[in-house]
Amino acid sequence: MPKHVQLADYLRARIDDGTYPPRAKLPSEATLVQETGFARDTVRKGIAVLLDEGRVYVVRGLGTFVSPAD
Amino acid sequence: MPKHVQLADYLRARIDDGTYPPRAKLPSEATLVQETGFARDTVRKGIAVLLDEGRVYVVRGLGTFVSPAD
DNA sequence: GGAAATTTGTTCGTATGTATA
DNA sequence: TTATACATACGAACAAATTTC
Repeated sequence: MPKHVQLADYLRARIDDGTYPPRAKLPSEATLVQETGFARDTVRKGIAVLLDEGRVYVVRGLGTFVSPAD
Repeated sequence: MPKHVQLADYLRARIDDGTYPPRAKLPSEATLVQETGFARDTVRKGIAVLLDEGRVYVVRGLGTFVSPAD
């Protein structure tokens, strides 16, 4: 399975299990790059999956957050 | 060779030749951006190289300085 | 006390090139 | 050809620390 899908699955699971509750800030791209060892490109693709699903929203200069409705 | 490595090499050479003696302040990121034409991102990566080498230290709000031991 | 300017720190947005499967 | 993945590079917004007026 592609790395970005793996990351998306992992983050989705963390949202579902409450590690990242609604409106919580996800780790930054830089942090995820460091923690996963993936390239930023790959990390962003993973986040993009959750973005497409409406599970998270992104604020430039601030970070990525779990959607409130969640 | 990557630009940030080029910049790191250049600054290291200026430290070594005494242009920037120990404890001297290096040009600010903004100045280096202007002088080199590189993006801030690239300038910061160049400085990060010297930081990793312990050749400089950075004080937020003040600037980047040549390490005293140098 | 406060406001502004300077400077570094952090974060996301975008684009290009390269390599591999 | 396409998808995946990484590295480099530039841009933009936001944040925090420091100094100066």
